[in-house]
Amino acid sequence: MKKPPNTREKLLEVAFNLIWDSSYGSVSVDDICRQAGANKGSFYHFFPSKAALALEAYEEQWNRVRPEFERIFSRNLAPLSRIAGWCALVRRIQAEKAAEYGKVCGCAYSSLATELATQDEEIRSRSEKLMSLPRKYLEEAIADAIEAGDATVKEPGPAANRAYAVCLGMLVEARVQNSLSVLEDLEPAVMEIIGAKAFASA
Amino acid sequence: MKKPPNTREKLLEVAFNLIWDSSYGSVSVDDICRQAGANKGSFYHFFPSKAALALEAYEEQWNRVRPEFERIFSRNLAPLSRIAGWCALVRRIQAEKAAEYGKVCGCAYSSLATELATQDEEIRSRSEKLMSLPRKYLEEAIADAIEAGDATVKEPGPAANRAYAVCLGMLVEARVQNSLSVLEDLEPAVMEIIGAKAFASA
DNA sequence: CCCCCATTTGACCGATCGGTACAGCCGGTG
DNA sequence: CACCGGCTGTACCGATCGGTCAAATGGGGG
Repeated sequence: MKKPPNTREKLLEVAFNLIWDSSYGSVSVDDICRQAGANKGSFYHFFPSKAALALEAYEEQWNRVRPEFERIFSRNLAPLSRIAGWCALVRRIQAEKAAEYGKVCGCAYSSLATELATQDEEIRSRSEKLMSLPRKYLEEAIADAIEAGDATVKEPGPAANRAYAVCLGMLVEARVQNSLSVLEDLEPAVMEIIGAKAFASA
Repeated sequence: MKKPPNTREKLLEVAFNLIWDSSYGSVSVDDICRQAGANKGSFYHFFPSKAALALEAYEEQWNRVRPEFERIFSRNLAPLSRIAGWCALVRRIQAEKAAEYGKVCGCAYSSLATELATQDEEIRSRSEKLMSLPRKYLEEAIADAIEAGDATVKEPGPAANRAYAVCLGMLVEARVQNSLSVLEDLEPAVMEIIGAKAFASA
């Protein structure tokens, strides 16, 4: 066991949550240090810059969620169940975060990426990569659904893109409207996009 | 005729473009003044704060685009043509802005709204209102398409929401990927969402 | 002609920004 | 015990932030 996985990990976690709550630009290094109970000296001992911390925090966060994706998209499950599980996961994460922070926060990755895409090329490209990962799971599930005869759409790639885009868009609206109700239509919309047979009007 | 519609309007225009290019947080009042050829004193003579300027700039910009929406969504046009025209408008605006600034900038409104939604309640609610306006046009066109028998979807409201969400999501991806190619699937995706008959596989 | 008032000018403010310097602390190792 | 290197604590840096202010400007109306 590692005894001191403390300050560094705390900084990563606090940074991710603070930036998700508000925005990269409006969260200061001092804010992060204060809430993490760390000193600035420690901060810059572990991370070369605020941008580097943000990057690592977001990648670390993906590693923390990835197991849940693996479980939800397990090929043991029926393809349409995986997709429904993903929709439910998105809604659950939003509901939990909203309960914790008091406001609907939307997609952490797309918020950071949108804010910095035109200013910091490294953050842009790393964010692009991170945001492409969930789509892969989705595409696989859709391909399996097609093969199983559960979806009428022809090409899994474009269908996954559309389903992912509708999810991103709804998350933007959820944040802007500060309301979870937009997400009620997420699963029906996704199911309709892929031409799901059993779920179409569930 | 008003002779001096100069400084104030210039500030509004420059502010909108700079914030769209990068982000609210990373554009300073000095930046805006510099590029508008104005002094800080003039800035604060016309606007009480940076946030107030941003708000007014974004509403002013909508007023500038609104006539184009009126034309595109004119009820003289066939419903599906209106929707196709809207998709083309979105792509044209993105292409023009990308040509001008050198980077794909996505949706100005959703970027600003996402960045500030959890921090400034007035900007959040005004942005929510602004972002609801295009959806109204869309909904009307879809309703007309249903009535004309050109669309198989049942309810125009939810269909407009989905179409709008897919557009928002694709614009986020376009910005993050710094590529216009994502938007090639915008019209097909929208047409499929509303169950358009003539355009389904165009 | 002169006054008036909207506008302009540029210096200035305190706060805060991201980042640095460096002295100490502390547990492990010889 | 001495030393060492990872981590902490804190004072500090120049730059820049959003915002203020008072004096100058200048064109239109009496």
